[in-house]
Amino acid sequence: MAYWLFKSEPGSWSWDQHNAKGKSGDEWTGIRNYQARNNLRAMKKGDRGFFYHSGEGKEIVGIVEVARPAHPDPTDKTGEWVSVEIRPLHALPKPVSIAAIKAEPRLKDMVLVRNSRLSVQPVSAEEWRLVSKMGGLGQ
DNA sequence: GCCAACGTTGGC
DNA sequence: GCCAACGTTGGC
Repeated sequence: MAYWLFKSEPGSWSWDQHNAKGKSGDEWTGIRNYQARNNLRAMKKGDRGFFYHSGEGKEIVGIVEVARPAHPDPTDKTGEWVSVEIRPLHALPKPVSIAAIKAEPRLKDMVLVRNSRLSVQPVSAEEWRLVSKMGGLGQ
């Protein structure tokens, strides 16, 4: 299983809104960046992802699951871009802020630290484990 | 509000 | 194909 990180401005789309979708999940549309598209294409059903709030909050707030792999983005007329469907699994008991991530030397190579602008990021298994632990999820 | 980092655009 | 200019993102 692979791990990912989805970034969103809570002003445009927040974890609460996403969580309200429940098990039905939601289309993750509007990605118009090649690096992010490559990541979307690499996703498989059942992969897990962090849900990160940029701008306001600047913290990882929840866990999602890829419910449907990459397919043409319904909001794109050119057919060049793809979206995936993700569904919320649960919130983190303790949100993990970017400050906490930067303060952890073992997370210094996280894409979130290296390239915070990338909207869909890969997360290593080790990073996933550490951040989950910091977020209050026992393992 | 500032500014660094990054991606994209367009002239050559 | 190079690179300067520009717009956008996002942390601080």
